[in-house]
Amino acid sequence: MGPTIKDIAKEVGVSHSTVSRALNGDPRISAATRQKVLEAAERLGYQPNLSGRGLAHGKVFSIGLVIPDILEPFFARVVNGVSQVAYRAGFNLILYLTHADRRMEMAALQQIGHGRVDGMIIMARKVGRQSVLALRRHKVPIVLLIETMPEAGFDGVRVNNEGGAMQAVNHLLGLGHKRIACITGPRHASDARERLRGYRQAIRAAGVDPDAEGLIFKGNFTEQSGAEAVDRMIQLPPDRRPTAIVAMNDATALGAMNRLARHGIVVPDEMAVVGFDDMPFARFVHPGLTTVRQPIEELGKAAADLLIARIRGEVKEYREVVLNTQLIVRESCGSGRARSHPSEKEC
Amino acid sequence: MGPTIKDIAKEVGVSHSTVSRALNGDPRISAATRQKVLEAAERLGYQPNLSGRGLAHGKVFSIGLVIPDILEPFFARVVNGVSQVAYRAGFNLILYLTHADRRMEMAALQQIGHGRVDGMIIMARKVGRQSVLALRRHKVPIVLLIETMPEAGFDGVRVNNEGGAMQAVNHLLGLGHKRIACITGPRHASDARERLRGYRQAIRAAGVDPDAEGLIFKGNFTEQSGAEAVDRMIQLPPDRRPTAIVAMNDATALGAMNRLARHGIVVPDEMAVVGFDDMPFARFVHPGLTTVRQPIEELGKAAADLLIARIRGEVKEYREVVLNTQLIVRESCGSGRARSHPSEKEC
DNA sequence: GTGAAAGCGCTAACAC
DNA sequence: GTGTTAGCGCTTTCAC
Repeated sequence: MGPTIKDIAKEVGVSHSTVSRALNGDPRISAATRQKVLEAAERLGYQPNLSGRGLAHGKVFSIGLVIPDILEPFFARVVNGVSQVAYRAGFNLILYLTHADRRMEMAALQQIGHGRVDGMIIMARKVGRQSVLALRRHKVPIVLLIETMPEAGFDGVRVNNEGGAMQAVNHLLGLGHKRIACITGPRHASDARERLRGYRQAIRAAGVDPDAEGLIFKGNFTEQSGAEAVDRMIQLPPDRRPTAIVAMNDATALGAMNRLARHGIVVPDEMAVVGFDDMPFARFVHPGLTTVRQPIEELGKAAADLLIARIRGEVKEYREVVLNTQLIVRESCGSGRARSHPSEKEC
Repeated sequence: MGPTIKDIAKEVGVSHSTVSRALNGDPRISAATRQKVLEAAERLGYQPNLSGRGLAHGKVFSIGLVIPDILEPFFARVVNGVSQVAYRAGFNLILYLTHADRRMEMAALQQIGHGRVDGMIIMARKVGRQSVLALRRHKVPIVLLIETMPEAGFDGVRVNNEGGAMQAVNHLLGLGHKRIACITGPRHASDARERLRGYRQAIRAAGVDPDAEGLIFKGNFTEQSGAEAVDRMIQLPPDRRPTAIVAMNDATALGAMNRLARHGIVVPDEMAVVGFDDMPFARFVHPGLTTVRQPIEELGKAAADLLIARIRGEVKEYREVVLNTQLIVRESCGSGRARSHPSEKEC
């Protein structure tokens, strides 16, 4: 182990508590003493031992982040966001990759009780209710990301999926579309449900009943399901056929676009398509996919900000942060206007 | 804070050191006492505090991992490998993302001195020699990944780049190619240099002097540089033109393939191409790119294994681990044989 | 303004 | 086999 405050104390000729105070900026310490202590610390290459500090005042200056899989770009970007905020605030980031394995998840959550982290950000597709609820007895702050549990009183950060879907629909309405179809996501996914709700709401606001008009097509977030939905659409008589599709994620949109191309239907001229997520490929497909972008890094940052505020006691009451999406307009839904810039613009 | 060994001691009616011993499996403790202690611990929901433990015996059961960027799939896969080994061995993983920023790098390395980690795996393109060397005064084990520093006596894990290039060349030789060109990587990258060395060696072993024959084309790991190299190749008189290309990474190979296509040169019939890295896109381009795969997750695992062995004192002397690559044969270099399976096979 | 002393949770050397 | 005690590095009362 490196030099300790006692070494500095010996060096300077004061007590170790004086050294501690000097290093922590206690105003009672004289400028002269502080100066000498800081110099000695520098000279000896002193670095505070965090186990000691942690033991003394119960903080370890680490936050934990639980995610299923780091290979998934979505999660990687969350990590990026969290880490930036954490470092800046002087916290270390401890990463727990669960691979969606329940046992790994449990083990990660256990770490809270070990005093290894001052707080935890949890992003798990379906975190076991029991296991999370059990965490509350430690008073360690917890922030749930994406899949929140407001009923249980956990702090949460999530995306305004409803609003995102409405952005997509409203954009299409603005382009003059009347029959706007939707390809849904799986019912068990809460974000898919929220997006569907937003879609319904925006369509109804335009005076159309999407269910009565048969505009809702089942999907499950896969390319395959997008393609199949298109197959069903084109069997409809022309006057009942939609002129635009809102897919609940980009994979579905991609599947739909490819299948449309195979049927010789030109996007966007004969059919507009909007996705959701703004996956990397959305920029590269042809035509570029208009889609609803989730502010992924910002989610991570917001979660870290909230968690650290809780740790510091700056936030006392329950809080939920909802971030808005952003519609990224590319070529896949056409436009009445001339296209000023080559590819994309934000709304 | 949760219950401590003192609470258990009170509950059971023994001293706290007896509790500690019982929990740690000290053989001197009677079965009856141990039983009672374990029960009480369970009942109270006891979890050892790691700051306390860390302070007492100098281990914190955490390892640090320094990487430039988590969004890069290469690094994400390393994280994945490291984390698996770490968790299994009971170590937490503390992640430091430097974004190739020297100050972040320094800050991360500082953590060693804070006693926050028992060891550190460092993967930085060009880690400042000074800063790393300064780390040696702490006796904390360090493993360098990819860019090793054997001269400085640091443990390291790296890839057999030389051997990988030889695999590529030998495969082409086996297919009957005589004039096998190479598109190099940037000179400052050690892996690029190693691959070039392997290429030269394998070609020479076949009785050809690649330099005299003008088979070496400058590149810099970018698509652009691959395309430009192809431009230079096709200006050569037919008898001096290569029949196969070994690109020092997949991006270069991709650039070369695209440019060949534009010139109407058919891969693999008129020109064979081999890449290096096995990036995700290598499977999806047409024709599928034969390439040299780096065992990325295994690199992470090997580094973690080595580090933990060091921490445990199981390894005393300097050690360097070199992992072999694997040639992934797809369609881009043709084959005399009929293709049995649709896409790929391993050598 | 500074020192002495206690204590955070745990391990381990030393008694008995 | 178990209790007592000291100590890991640090913060923080309480004295003066």
